[in-house]
Amino acid sequence: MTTPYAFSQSAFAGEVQQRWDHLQDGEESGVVVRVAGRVMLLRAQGKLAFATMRDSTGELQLFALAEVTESFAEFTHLHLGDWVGVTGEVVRTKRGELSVKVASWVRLAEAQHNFGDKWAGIADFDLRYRHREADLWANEKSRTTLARRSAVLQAVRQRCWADGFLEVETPILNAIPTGAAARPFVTYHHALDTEFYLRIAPELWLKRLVVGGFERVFELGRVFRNEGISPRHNPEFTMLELYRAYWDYQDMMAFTEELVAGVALDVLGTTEIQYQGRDLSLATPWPRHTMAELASASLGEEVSVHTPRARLASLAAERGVEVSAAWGPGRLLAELFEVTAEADLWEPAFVTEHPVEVSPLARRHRRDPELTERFESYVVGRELSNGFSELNDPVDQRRRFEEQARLGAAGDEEAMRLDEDYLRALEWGLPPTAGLGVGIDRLVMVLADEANIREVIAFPTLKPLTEGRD
RNA sequence: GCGCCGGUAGCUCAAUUGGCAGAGCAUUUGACUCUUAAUCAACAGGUUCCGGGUUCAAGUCCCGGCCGGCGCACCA
Repeated sequence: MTTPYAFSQSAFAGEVQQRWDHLQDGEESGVVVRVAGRVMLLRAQGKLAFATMRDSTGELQLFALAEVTESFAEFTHLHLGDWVGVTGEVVRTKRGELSVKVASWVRLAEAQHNFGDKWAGIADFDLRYRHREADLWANEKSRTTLARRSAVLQAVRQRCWADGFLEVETPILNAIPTGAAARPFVTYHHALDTEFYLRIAPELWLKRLVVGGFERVFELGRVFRNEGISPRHNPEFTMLELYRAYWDYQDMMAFTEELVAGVALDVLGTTEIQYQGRDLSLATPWPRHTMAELASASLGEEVSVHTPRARLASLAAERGVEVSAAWGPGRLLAELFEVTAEADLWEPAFVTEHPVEVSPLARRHRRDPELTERFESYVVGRELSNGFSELNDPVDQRRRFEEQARLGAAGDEEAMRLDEDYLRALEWGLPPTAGLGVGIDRLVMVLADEANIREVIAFPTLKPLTEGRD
């Protein structure tokens, strides 16, 4: 059976509901509309039939009568999930439901599968993630969450554009995976006979654009990290990276909290929300604490990057950290922070002044060369963003890369890779610049009240099925 | 990668100590002129995730595998 190639729709369900809200029970509007959508429910009753149709704006009842509706018998045999286009007058039934009284209709597409259960929806995670289309059809929460993701992306872009940032795109296929510490995915280009890596961060490319004179740039894009999957990690995820010449990390912290709180206002109309049943305020300003302060407070003992390495190592070991001989005091301090204080940062907060040892791209702190001018924001116990005054000294940058190379040689698979082209770019002159990275998926999780990152990704990474299930 | 839990009809879920594999919805058929989770009646629907094993008998117990959820590890 051939179905139509198009349907000229004159109104959406939501519009009809609003515009004819005033109709009294049993009243007819005299206005004919053409609406289209998916049949969600069907109640056939002899010579009458009622269907609930849904389009992207809402639901609307279709009211069919044997003496009025063309092909009435076929109408009563529509399947749940079928797409229909309907022409008819807007009326309100005697029992008070605003409806389109079906004069003519056409099936636009047939649903050959259905999930049947009208109130339980689809619960099986495997089915929901592998066939998100069925999940979206069946589950309203999935629709609102993914729509909210779109709203967040729009709000982030608009705020960046409004501040004069240029949206740019940088390579995903990279000869050298760098800009972060992570295992990359490897792929291969035939014509060039070269292995490429999917990017783990766009950071170095973006700073090269700043070197070129784009003083404000951002990229909103996918990055790929070949790491474990968890409720908070998907192998590909979306990151906002943003660079602003002439700013330092303090300026960027202020920008970050305003961005996140502003997006919450744009999307939800408030900064006062609930996450997983707990109150959460995103209102600015967010408190700032140095990493050493937080670790010291949790440990009940003053520690810093200047504490003797042996002391830091024993404190870490006491707390279950498997200390590597290659770690210096900076890495140990960062590990101590992670195992003690990190999970308690429910309300938004900035952690600042990370050790140089764990921050190979950040500029040294103006008051302590063992620290950097870096910050991370934490919300609901999770890292949400990361930023710093960018290291713009090519000599120091080379030293930092070389230190990373030593770690790599010692077996650290995630040590950052040296990029000669980037060092050369720094030699052209990077102005004082602050950078920011925001995990967009995690931001959406907070604003959509979702506990699992897969819920905020339309098609999360799953292991393919080899046989058996569809 | 490790541990715990789960996988039964298209969907959501039952199935006592091992004892004939079931319900609701969906599908199909019939009744019904104001339903809205419509109602009523009937028919049909199964590789109980896959492969072994124990047993007179396995959805249930044991071993291996697949997929998923959660926790841990990993994730600067």
